[in-house]
Amino acid sequence: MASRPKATILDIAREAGVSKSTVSLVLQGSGLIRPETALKVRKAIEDVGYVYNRGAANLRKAHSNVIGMVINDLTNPFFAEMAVGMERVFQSAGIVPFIANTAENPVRQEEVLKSLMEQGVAGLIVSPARGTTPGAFRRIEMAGLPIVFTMRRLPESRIPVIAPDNHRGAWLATAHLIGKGHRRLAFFGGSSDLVVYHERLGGFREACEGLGIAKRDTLVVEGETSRKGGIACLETALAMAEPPTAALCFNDAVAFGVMLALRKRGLEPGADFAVVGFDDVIEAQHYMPALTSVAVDSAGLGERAAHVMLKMIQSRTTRAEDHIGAVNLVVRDSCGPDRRAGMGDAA
Amino acid sequence: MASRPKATILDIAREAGVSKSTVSLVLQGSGLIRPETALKVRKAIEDVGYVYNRGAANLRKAHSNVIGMVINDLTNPFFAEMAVGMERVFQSAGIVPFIANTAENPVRQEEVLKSLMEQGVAGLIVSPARGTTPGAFRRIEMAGLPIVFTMRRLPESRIPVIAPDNHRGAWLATAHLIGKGHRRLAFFGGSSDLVVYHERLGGFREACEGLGIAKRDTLVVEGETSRKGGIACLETALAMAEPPTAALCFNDAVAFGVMLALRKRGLEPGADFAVVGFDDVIEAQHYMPALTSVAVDSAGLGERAAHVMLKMIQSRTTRAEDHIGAVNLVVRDSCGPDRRAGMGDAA
DNA sequence: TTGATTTGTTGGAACGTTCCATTTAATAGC
DNA sequence: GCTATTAAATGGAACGTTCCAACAAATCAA
Repeated sequence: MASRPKATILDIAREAGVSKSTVSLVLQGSGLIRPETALKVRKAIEDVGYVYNRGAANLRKAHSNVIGMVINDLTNPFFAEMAVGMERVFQSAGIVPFIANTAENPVRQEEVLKSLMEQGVAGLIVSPARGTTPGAFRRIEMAGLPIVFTMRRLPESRIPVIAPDNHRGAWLATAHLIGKGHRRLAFFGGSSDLVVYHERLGGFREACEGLGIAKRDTLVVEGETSRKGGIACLETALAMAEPPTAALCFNDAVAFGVMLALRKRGLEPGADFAVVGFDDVIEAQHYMPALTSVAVDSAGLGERAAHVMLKMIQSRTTRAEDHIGAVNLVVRDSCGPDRRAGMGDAA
Repeated sequence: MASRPKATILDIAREAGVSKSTVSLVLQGSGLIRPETALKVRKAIEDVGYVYNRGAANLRKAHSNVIGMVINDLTNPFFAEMAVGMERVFQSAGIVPFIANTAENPVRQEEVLKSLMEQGVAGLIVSPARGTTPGAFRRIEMAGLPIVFTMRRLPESRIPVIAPDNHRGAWLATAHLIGKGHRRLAFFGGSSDLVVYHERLGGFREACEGLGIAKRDTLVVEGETSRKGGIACLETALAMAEPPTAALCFNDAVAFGVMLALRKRGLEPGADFAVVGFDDVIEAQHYMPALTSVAVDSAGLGERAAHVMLKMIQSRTTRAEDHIGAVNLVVRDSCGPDRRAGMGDAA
């Protein structure tokens, strides 16, 4: 029960009959040590049940092999996919990502960032929580710690961002709806304190304008970026005098909510009301009807972010280029049968 | 660009005109320091952009405020929910959970555990990867580090487990199917190298036996615990001479796959073939048809695990009681309309 | 043989904290 | 004015590692 005092490098040295320096060298896989000596040491390590103290080590060499990954909503499968993409590239670089969830809470985020920094991470990949204040990352920048944002950017920040082409994605989706003959369009979900929101809404607006939809035939309903939010948005929209017949949703979760609410009202998603999602999470293709959505290649973005981070660490810089990932509209069944059958506007 | 050398406690001491010990005391929120002095120190900390070095601190006091959470599949929303539950309780205890994903890969798991230990975590909550060898946690036990398993247990291990009542859950679900009049039943997905698998399969078997289903009218198909696995299971089953008419699936992902495959064959889940899932992830209620599933209260299990861990850390023990969480069958539409309408066997 | 080089190994200082024992300053009791 | 007590601040050793400079033993060149 009472765990005896932890073994240190000195205990191993004694056990193996060498000096602590030799043990240290073995631990680092130095080629300077005679193979038989190394073997002896490794055996001692095994026997004693030694565990390396990275904290102590970092005290001297000051660069760790862990990077922090701060995510605003672990529950959204989209982020889980992205995390998996990152892990792939980090693993092969011998660095270990620790994930922390902020649950969209800036205070929690502050704590988590602090903790990660204290732990001595080599870098930070962050998808900032909603309502993050502009100054929230000042400390980190001051410390010269490499940091990149994914998915979301902060209003006026010089921190590099890896994100999909939100504007274009929204434009494509909106054009698709208009091409289907819809004339009264809505944009559902999200809130204006997110830069992404403005990007997506911007694409929506531009498509409407460019393709001849009057501003007054256009409805924007802010809301939570969840199923619940989607349900609320639809209720609001259908309560209008001249309700829209189609909606571009801030993300897939909102779209699922909208479809759910439609069903509950006896309306058939696709036939009675067209809906497009954003992100194209795996579930999208499995829903009934399958959801037309803007695919953003989450795993790819994750990999990209990881690569950028690796570069920054290597070149010990804190700057990097933004990276805007290609998007593409995946047409499925949630916008009704294609009236212009065969024209196929999927990319 | 070139970040100047990190500030230490001594830099702050100089800046504030006090000794390093005083700074240390302030950092720990000791009441021994005169408020004005503390203020001066705190100001210096802010000015200099100091970041606390927890590694150095742990060198002396040897108990950190981080615990590691090792999860076998972050992509499964079930685990994300559980993680969220844990975070809730840890947050209020001032301890920070770092999550690491093993992607069901024992080698990866080994690395991740090693890394976490080296980092000096105070404890470990693990959902072991499939194929974990019995000895995988020996090192950790030797080190006297508190560890608890969630969801999965290892064959002969004395490590405490927090998990749902798999046997009973499977029994309930199977009884439900039999009650619906099904006489040829299948158990889909999962693999026999998992203890959970045997627990759930055991519940299935016991219900069949107890409720008069002959063993030869029973089909067991192992498979991946994913949508893909579910699809494969159904294909296999329908290729049999006398295929089953209902299936209990290892988890919801498998069930979703089965429903998908049914559709693809022109069969209607619920009407033509009954399916029950396990875990009751949020998606279950949103599918068409909504999936009947065994609810396990993932967030609750997460909270429970976190509490147990907290206790273990406080009482510096490495033992704890297992905890088997209550389950309950949530009846929805994936098993067809209830022929005995009104009897309602949902809990 | 001597000195130079190579191959393995080693002691000691340093890293940034905590904590104990101690000192200094302020206050109280008489 | 003196000691006793309390409050506030401090110096130094310790924690477990790395890394440099140094050393010992073996090999080589002459």
